[in-house]
Amino acid sequence: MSDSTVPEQQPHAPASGYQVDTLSDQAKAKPDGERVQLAGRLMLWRRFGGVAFGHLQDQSGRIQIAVQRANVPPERFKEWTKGLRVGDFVGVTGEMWTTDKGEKTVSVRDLTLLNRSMASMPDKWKGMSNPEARARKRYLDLLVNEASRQRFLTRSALITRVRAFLDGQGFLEVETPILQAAASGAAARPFITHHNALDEDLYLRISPETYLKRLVAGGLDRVYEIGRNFRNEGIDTSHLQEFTMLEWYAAYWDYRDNMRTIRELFQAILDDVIGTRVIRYGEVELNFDGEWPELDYRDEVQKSTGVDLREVRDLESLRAALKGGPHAELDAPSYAALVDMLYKKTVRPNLIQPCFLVGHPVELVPLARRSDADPSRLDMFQVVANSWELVKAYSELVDPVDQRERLEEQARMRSEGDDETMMLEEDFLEAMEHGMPPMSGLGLGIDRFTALLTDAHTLRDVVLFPQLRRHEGQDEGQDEPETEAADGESAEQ
RNA sequence: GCGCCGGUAGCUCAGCAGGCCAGAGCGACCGCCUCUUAAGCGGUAGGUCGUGGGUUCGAGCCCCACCCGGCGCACCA
Repeated sequence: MSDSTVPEQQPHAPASGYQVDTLSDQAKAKPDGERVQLAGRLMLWRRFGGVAFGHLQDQSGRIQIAVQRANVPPERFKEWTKGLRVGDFVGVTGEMWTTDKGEKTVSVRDLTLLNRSMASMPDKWKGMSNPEARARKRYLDLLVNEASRQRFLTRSALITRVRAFLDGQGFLEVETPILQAAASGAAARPFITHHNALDEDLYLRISPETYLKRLVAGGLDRVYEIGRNFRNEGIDTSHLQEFTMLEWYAAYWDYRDNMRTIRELFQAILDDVIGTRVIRYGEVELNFDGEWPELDYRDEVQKSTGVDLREVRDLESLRAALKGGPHAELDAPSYAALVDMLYKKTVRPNLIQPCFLVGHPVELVPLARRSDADPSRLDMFQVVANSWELVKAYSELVDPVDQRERLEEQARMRSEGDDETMMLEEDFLEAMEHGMPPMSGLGLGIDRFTALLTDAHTLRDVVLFPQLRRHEGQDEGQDEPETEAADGESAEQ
């Protein structure tokens, strides 16, 4: 490090004065000769005898910089050209200049090394492609893989747009507990943890649903939450154990209001964030424009299996109906689970273009309202595209008597071996007994939606730090939780 | 959980008929070059070939176990 050509690091160099987030957008628009001051990361460095070219990168993109012998103090030239390496953070002051090759470039007059990079960057041409490395070292992936960087910028823009849309419709953003006494609001296996101070086992939420409904019961007529849910299930390209869900509830709305609203929201995001309503996803084009087709759940199951769920209403009959048919191998511990399996095996794989799926059997969702016209079905819909369930929504059940019966049925199914049932929450039922307005709620999987819009084929690519198995010797969990809980770590907020 | 594929230098990869097989490109380091766009040229360093066993005169290569990952299946949004 005693090499005299290495510029001294200047840790106290003023951080202000440099424009950040403006490299590609603004600097390149300035006329030649105009003074600019920029900070960023050196991502490429080509030295010649009397000139050096490099790329300076910040959040907004890249711009070329050049250090020319004729334009800098003679005693600095060697230091500024030989002393830098790819990965260094530099601040530069210079003038806009257009090279012979026509590229807008900052001709450097002054340069400050803001911090050094000690480890080398990934291959400048091939980048970093190993999926494990990209996830574990996301900071490198973001620096060298433009597609990845764009995906996360899109994700943020999408969420910002969601908030603007809902805020504009009188919704209130709220936060509800992640640690819950009963895992409810969806059918999934929960993560279990332990609360030391209360000495109680708690569940990480699988859904915020019943808490958001309590808020509507409390007079907050339109609420939404964007947050993490946790489901202790398998990993694959469309499932993560920790995933982000948008969920909203609106008093005096029914599921039809939500069908209209979600389509408007999707189209607003496509217009404002993506710029087109017809997106390419792998080999297919997904068309979100105009009205979306409406498919009836029981019609679709009948078409693909021959079983009419309007007639076949209990587990034994359904098993009997399947016997001898092409789907005889399918079985599940409850009627609802078996119906769901039929749909997922035989119907959903064919739902590629965006559509509304409506008319689900009443047994499927214990928190949804029965249809007045046909009590065997729910006032419910899903939005499916690319065979992914993006949205689930329904008119909410607000009748405490019906609700209690349906949750007790869930408990019975659980005792008979269906471990993906909803737990009974006495507190929630009590809230309903005090009275809830008619309402409709909706859930949207943000990760999946982002993946579709950014042509990502696994959810891991739209989550900054997806969960991976710990490497040997890496960040071992702390022992002695009692000590930690006991001392003053609990921040007084 | 099961099946298939993979793990070799910081990154991207080659080497697999077991014996000149420890290699390339980029990056890093040293030198030359005033218009590069994966710049060019010359030189240097860098790897217990995922881990542990086994077979063999000899293992990156074959066998076994394990670890980590990818894809598919199963379960779930």
